[in-house]
Amino acid sequence: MPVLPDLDAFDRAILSILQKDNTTPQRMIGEAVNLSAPAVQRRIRRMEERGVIRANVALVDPAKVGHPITIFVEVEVESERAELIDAAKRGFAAVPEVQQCYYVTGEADFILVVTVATMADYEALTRRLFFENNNVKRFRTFVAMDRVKMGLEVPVG
Amino acid sequence: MPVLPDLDAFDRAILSILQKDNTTPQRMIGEAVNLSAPAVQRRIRRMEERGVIRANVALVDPAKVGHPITIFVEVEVESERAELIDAAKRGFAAVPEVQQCYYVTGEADFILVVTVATMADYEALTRRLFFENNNVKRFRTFVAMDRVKMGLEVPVG
DNA sequence: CATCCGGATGAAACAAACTTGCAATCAGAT
DNA sequence: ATCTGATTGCAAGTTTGTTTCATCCGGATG
Repeated sequence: MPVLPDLDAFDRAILSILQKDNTTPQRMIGEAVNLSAPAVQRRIRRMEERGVIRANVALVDPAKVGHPITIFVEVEVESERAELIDAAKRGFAAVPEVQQCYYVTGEADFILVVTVATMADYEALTRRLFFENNNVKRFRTFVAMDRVKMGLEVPVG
Repeated sequence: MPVLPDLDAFDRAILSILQKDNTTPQRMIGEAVNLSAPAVQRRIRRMEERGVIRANVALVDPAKVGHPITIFVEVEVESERAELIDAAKRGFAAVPEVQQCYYVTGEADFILVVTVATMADYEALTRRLFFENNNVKRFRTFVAMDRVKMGLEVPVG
């Protein structure tokens, strides 16, 4: 099993750029970090292979595509038996409106981030996901009034 | 003021692809949606100009770059005076470790998503952001044990 | 101290993708 | 029937991404 060497300063500088704009030409990245374009390209490919870079995606404004409402949901379950938790994870993850799902410690068991077109849609979703699920004890809803900051950028400095 | 025409089925199909992988060649997108590459490219550019596409970014695995801990924080403020709320928004948004920040209704006022390297770092962050901020009444912490689903994809179907 | 070896690099050639110009098409309004 | 504006596809031109290859560097070995 090959030990995966840590990212060096070059890799981190490249990541920092790609997290903001992955359409930046390799030549320009190279100028910014003092490497040739091929060197940049090889480092990027390595980080993709290792899973440091999970994906390359376009970020879409939810409001502009008919999903103006973002909602946080704290979910508390009845039983924490492993198989029930796993089933819940799969169930939540499979729903397109659930864009994020975390299994957490604290006063809740899951936290979901949901995007919907209307509150009626959310109401229907709660019915499907929570009321019809025997293992959901209770849930609390937080409706976002302002998406102050919305990203998945990770500090790499 | 030009009314912005709705996205048609072509645009939505393109978005659906780009949200999963924005390195997909336009030629391949064209084949998938039955358009020529230039047509695809013009539609993409238009959606970028209109802000439908907010950004094109690489998604980085937090754990692989030394931020293995993701934390949700519910923040409750003392005063909801507009200027204080705005100040809080700017303050939270400016912190790199805060990757998401929403202003919400319900039993909390803000919900933050934070990524840190260690709990000690989180403790230091709470000191800076909450304890030293007079307008923060209380906050609750939820540490993520499993990042079940982590994305910003929006259903466009 | 010389040699070897693995890994990374840059220059150049090559391939692929993006971008633009242009003529043709279509739908709706006049 | 005609005009207008918007969109399309094709083809040419340009930029970007990718591969090849010789070189360089550092550490281990004899």
